[in-house]
Amino acid sequence: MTLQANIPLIYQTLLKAYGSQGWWPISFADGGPLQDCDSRGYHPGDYDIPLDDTQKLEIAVGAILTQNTNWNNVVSAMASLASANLFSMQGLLHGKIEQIALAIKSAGYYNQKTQYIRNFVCFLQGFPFKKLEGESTETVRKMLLDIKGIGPETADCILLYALKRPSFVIDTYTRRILSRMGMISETASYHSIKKLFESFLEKDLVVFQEYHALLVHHGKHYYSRKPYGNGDQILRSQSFCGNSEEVTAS
DNA sequence: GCCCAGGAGCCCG
DNA sequence: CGGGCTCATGGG
Repeated sequence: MTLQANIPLIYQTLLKAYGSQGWWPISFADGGPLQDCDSRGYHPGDYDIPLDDTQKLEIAVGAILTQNTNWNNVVSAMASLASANLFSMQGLLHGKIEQIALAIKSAGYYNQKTQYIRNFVCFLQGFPFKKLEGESTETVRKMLLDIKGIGPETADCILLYALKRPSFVIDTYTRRILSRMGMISETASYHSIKKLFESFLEKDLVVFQEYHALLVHHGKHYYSRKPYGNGDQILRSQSFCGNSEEVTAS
């Protein structure tokens, strides 16, 4: 079994097991949750999200807040930003640093993240979403990576979910799942894993969004930092692992 | 108390 | 370029 065959096969298997996810969660933009979303803000089947700049901002801020952080902590941080009337371009641009930091405290690393968010909205002020839409994906990605506080994963989340560009997101669960299945080395670079997915999948926005969301969902269940339980009951039932060329660093 | 969570920057060899 | 350190809260 080759990587070329495994990458699409894992997607099909996870999609069949869990169904479409409907990421990125939206809960606060424009005053409240979406009409058709579940309690987590998921909106399966609705690929028109984000509808406006407010929702795009929520996605980007959420992507920064969730860096190495449980999503529940991010939700309460965003709720408190919203109730302090700070969850808007004006609020995030001109609100007092200490006030924003206090509001997002529950998300952890709150001093850094306050500055990261401020850096991002300062960038957005000079280069709003509408203007970004006129640039190529690679150009936008480079601009995002120049912002202090936005690394490869956060940049790809903003590209994939806020700007609707087919840029595959590699997160800790994706890395861990593929690594434990013997498909990549533990030290494989972000770029090499990203290229792995992007070269063996059709360049399709919905596929990229769903695949990433499915990997996170699956990872939360079977791939904690320390392996536990009976292991992966979904992917291990297939014959993915072994006998495939492994991707190493670079 | 310990471990974990949808990373990123910085410094050092 | 890679490895180790720092940043921090809330839930299990």
